[in-house]
Amino acid sequence: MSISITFPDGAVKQLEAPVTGVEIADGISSGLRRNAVAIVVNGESWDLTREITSDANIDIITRDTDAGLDVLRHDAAHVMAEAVKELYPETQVTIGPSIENGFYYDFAREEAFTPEDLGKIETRMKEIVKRNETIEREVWDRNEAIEYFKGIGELYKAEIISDLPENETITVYRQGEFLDLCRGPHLPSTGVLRDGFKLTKLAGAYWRGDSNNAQLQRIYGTAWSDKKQLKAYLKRMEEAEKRDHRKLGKALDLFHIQDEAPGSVFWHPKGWAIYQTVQQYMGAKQYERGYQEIKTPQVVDISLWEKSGHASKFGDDMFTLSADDRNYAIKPMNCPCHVQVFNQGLKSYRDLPLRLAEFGSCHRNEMSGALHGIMRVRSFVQDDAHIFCTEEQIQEEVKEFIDFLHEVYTDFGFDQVVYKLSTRPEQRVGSDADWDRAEQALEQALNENNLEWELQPGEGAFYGPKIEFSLKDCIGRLWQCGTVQVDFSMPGRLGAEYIAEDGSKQVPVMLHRAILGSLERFLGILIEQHAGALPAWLAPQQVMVATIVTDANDYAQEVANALRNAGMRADVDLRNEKIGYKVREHSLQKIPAILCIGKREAEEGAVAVRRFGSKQQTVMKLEDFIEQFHVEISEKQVTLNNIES
RNA sequence: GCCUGCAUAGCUCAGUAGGUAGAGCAACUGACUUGUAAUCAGUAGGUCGUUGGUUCGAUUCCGACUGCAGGCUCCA
Repeated sequence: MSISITFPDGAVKQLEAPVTGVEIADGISSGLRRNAVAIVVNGESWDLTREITSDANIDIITRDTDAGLDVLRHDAAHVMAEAVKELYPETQVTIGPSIENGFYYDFAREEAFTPEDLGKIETRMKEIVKRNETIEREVWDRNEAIEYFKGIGELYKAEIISDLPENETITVYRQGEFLDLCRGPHLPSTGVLRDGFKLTKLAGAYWRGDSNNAQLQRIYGTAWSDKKQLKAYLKRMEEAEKRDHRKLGKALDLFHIQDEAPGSVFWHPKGWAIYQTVQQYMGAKQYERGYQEIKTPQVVDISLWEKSGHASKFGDDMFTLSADDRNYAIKPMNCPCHVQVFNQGLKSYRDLPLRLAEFGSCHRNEMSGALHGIMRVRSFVQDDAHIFCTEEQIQEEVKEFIDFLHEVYTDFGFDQVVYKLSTRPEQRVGSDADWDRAEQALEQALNENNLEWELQPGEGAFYGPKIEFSLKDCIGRLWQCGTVQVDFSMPGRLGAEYIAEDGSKQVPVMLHRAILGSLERFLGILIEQHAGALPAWLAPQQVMVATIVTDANDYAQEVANALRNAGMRADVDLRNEKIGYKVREHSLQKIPAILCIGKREAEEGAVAVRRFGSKQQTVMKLEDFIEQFHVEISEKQVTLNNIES
């Protein structure tokens, strides 16, 4: 019987049924056959070897596409599981998906895998690839599958099958002696995986992501279409790790963290200079946008946290202390304090929206395992603000806020932001009608700003929905920085009210919002984004004046003074060292501009300018440099092309 | 908090199959007055994270603790 196969370009071919993806690919070119890993049949991903028996729209997936890599990575996970079962038969397999850049598989085994085991497993994986075992798809009866996996001691697999919806087709993939429950698609044989993979790390992971469950051993790997791609990836990671804010923080003498204060930062002069520049910038921007800055107490009686609901929900993560028979908590957040400020005096609807901002120092006793450099700490400062408004004002305020956030991120050189909308969780306060309106307001604000966003159902806070704005660190991990959250709960709990137009008392809506999130985290990301070479406006040392001979000392000092009088952060290096030595040192410190001063410059009132990232120097009048550099600073010019990563 | 790993000089790291440790850079001293990514010579610097145990002897082996790293969970 002949069937019509429609290709992505619309071309139609009549083929004898049944026909497989392999045969179709082969019919087009041998190259396509070599690079094919799966086939999309009527929108569904299929194995290349699965028989197509009726008319179909098809699209062949090749190994170098995202979809193709996904298949390869998923297969790599299966090959790893096969290798582990061969080497350590007592191990139970659970799940093994493909992920960004690679794959993992979670195993249950009494004995812990060692880093040396990874090498053994990888070697065995290569053998399995070499064996080129055929991978076959089999459709099983549900109960038969459960019994089979129970029978071979794979209790986790049996549990997965039991939990699958009744109508789901149970497919099992067989490669050599190894069988695994899987939806597919998979490669025709293990040989197609080739050698572009590597096992990277061992980790613990809870069964089904629940910390009450057993902890499994997860092995991570990375997989690519070929060895060359793999090497390129490993090289990229190696380069990226050089920008790690913890390394740069030490190398550039910005901050340190020590045992006695885990999760708290000791800021050094240069790091603090950046910190203050950022904070002052934010303060000025907030003022422009109608925020009023306040400051609230650090240590507050526990009763306020009980009223706000934080003590019962987050009590374990709060630092508490007692004095004079009273119990206090070091504030873990600023919101309840801001409500106290709102509550002073009688508020009118005419006062709304009221925007109260604070660079609020907060302390949270985060779990030790959660700490990470200066990105996740126990002591941090939020660029926090709370907007007290009416429900009708929510959408406009949120829209306005998103615009504000973009302006700030652009100034700092960030153009890639990940947006997530988190909606109502199971446990929540407020009526469904309230939630409907709030979620809609956030969604519309996102859409009106033409943003691509991701929905996180059930991830909202108990008091209201929120939008999260995340930035990426140097190795691609996402860190939430900005946020805007609607709160139906706290104003009421803490007695916030305003007099409405009709004279009645009303409870305002409260929007929690932050753009940087925490100054600490934001600086960490900022350092990584620029690989430590901050744009001139943010650089802790903007200009270094370096002398070539001691005869030029007086003039060099004059130059430095002139720069400082022009509001620039300038230092002078009069040390008795060769200019090459000084240039090297200050270049390693990534100072944006080095001004070299020798006899010639001193005589001519000039400076020899060497910009970071350039090997050339330009001699110009001091006034000209000051004018030019001033423009660069005031315009917050970002020169990402200067990064040597 | 959980799993795995790590902790040696200011920094980056080597080392000891158990006999109290070494390099480069930095620091200090001296010489060199220098033209754009390391001038030369010398000096000094460590209870080998803390704490128990095994041992004649522990930085090395074992345990506990603390911290860090990568994950997991959490993130008001």
